[in-house]
Amino acid sequence: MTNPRNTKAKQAVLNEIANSSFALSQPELFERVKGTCDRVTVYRVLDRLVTENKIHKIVNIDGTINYALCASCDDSHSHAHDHLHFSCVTCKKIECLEEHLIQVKLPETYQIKELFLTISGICPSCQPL
Amino acid sequence: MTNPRNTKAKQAVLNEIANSSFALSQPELFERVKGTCDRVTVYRVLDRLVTENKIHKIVNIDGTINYALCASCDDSHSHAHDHLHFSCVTCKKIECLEEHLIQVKLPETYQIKELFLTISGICPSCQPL
DNA sequence: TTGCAAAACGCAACAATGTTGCATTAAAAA
DNA sequence: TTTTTAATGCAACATTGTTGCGTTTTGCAA
Ligand SMILES: [Mn+2]
Ligand SMILES: [Mn+2]
Ligand SMILES: [Zn+2]
Ligand SMILES: [Zn+2]
Repeated sequence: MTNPRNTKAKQAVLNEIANSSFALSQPELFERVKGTCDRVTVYRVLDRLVTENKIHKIVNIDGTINYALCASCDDSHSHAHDHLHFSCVTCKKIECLEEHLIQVKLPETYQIKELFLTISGICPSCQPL
Repeated sequence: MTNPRNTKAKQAVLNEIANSSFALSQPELFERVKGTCDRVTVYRVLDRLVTENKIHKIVNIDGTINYALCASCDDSHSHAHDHLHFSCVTCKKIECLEEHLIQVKLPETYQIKELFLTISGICPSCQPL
């Protein structure tokens, strides 16, 4: 990969991710950009955006992969994903809680690379009165 | 569902999970019990074992679902999964670290149900000397 | 031990999600 | 504008998971 190009498909997908308050899956994204590009292109665009540190993957508690903007890692020098995710059992939406960091201690025999913490529960919007 | 039955397929699958030091996926389990039962049966057995609190699901960082014994929740009265999982980037194995619990604080507007924490990195067995 | 109800199974068919190869198109540099 | 090649479309395939239905097997009771 030399110079990444700014294509219509890439713009459309990134735009949907940027304007969403929660993380979106490939099927959801394809539905939203339908007509703009092919199904396969969405997969390839997502891979590229992840490589370029524009977005990051979030695996939900059921195994579905969702994508969200990299908010705190626009500056390409520090790219850490030690924040927390919240997955609502009611509306099924998953969101980044960037302000909540995680700290874990393990024995020296483990070499830690990345943390994935997702909390399932009921989000503020879905709270019963 | 009234009385669960103890079938050959169920025994075989549970046996593989019990004797493994790391969590296994449906494809891995089917490979190991091949000849004993059908592919679909493995799915159904796994669902039943989860319902019966014999095993629990672990979603790996790539979205694949793995299954491990419920060690600390044999006693059916308390069934909490607030422990931590370690996923090795080298050998791809995922294991439960039952002794490491997680504590998180969130605003009152969030109602927490369950925690899913997976750490990716290099496990003790895969450490370069 | 035998008979019975239904839990569990096998198999085929289908659905969803993700991947690959290759000819064609289009972005951006020259 | 021309040229290079990154990116796309499309078809074909692979993997993972689901559903329906007729058949088998388990556990219980007679
Ligand atoms: Mn995030
Ligand atoms: Mn576990
Ligand atoms: Zn919600
Ligand atoms: Zn390892």
